[in-house]
Amino acid sequence: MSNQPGHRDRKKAATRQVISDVATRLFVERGFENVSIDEIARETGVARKTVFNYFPRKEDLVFDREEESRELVRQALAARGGQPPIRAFQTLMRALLEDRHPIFRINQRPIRFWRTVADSPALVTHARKLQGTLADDLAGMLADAAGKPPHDPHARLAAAMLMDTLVIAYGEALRAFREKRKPAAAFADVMERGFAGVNAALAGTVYV
Amino acid sequence: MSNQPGHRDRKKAATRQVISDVATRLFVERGFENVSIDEIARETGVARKTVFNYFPRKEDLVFDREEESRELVRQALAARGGQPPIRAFQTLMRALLEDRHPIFRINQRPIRFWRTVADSPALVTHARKLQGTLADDLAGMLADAAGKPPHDPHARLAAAMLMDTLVIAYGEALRAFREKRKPAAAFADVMERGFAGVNAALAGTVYV
DNA sequence: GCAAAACTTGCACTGAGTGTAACAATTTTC
DNA sequence: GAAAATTGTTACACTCAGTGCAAGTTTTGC
Repeated sequence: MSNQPGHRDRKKAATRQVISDVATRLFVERGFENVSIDEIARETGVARKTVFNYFPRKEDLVFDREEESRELVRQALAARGGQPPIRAFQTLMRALLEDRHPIFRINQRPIRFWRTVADSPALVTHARKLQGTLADDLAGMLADAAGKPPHDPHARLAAAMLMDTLVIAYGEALRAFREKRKPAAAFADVMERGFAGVNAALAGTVYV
Repeated sequence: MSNQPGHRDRKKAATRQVISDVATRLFVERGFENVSIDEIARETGVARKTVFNYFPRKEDLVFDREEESRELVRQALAARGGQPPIRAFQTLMRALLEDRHPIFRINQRPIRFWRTVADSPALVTHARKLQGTLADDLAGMLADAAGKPPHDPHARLAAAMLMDTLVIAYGEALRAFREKRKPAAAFADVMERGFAGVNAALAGTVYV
């Protein structure tokens, strides 16, 4: 009655998914602040505490896929050959855009999602926090790849600028989509400017 | 029994200051999360609700001087003559550093302050949120000065990169101070790299 | 001095998040 | 295939941030 993942793990994954789905639906319908955890638990048919077991904070019900992007970057930096780390990162991002990777996918789904986020101060703040920790992680990876200490200010500067670039490029692509312009072109314009800026800022260092 | 500011306003300012001082002391002593609003109110000799009247969120007890920097930038952009906005901004920042303006002052005080912040997840998040809104404001001012719409992605990119630059430069200056290196030199190094990056990213636009 | 305006306070409430211990389901072991 | 050990779920009681409201005080303008 059980295979590799085990009956228990399948149930856990299912429960987690149901809670997340119910929560997302309610948030989109009525806004993040107007839905309580109690309500999500009731609607899911599960105890309040169980919701907290899976999602320690309310915001985690909305954002629970940071790890994906982190892993993508980690792998690209590991397999970069002799290339300087920032080059490798930029190559990866251009490839993801070129290949229409889901992470940069633009359609009605992310539009609705990000509108829900934008409508909630708490979620905007949390998105910024995530951007910050991603930038910190990226800085650590860049520094590590270059054999520098983890707090190296050049790595931090590069990482922060790269994250800004991607976030703003993505936001602009969403806007382009809404305004019936070409999202990929809008994305690429901001991205290439940002990358040029980072390369100029880091000129002469080991990073570029 | 009252002069220009009025008896009432002086009392208000005084109360506000006492609350803020008590809170800061307790936070530095025992950490942000280990001090409740109840305790601050009790120690200040004021009602819990009064604390919230002055400081709507707990975090506001720690950060309540964003407006200063915003005003500084606003004035510099208003009085920039024919200079492109980003140039004006960079000139202002170089001048503030050169003149040892309090906003960039480095000594034991800000060191202790930022260590307290760094020790509290909630405060780190809030600091990031403040950086984000400051970047948004700056983007708006830059766009406005250049006669562009407020959401112009180039303005947003420039503003975000400039804010990163200053935040990282300041952090590095604090670190330099702790390690007995020259803070101003450390600050200037990061700042000039960041500025060069922004100028390269925005090359050919009206902003630079 | 008096009335209006502004500030403080107490009180009752909502909702997020935590700790704990009892209970139920699953997995492991023999 | 049943007993034992592990792991997840639940109920319960609690802390603390933050809000809304109405009553009480203080300050101010006249």
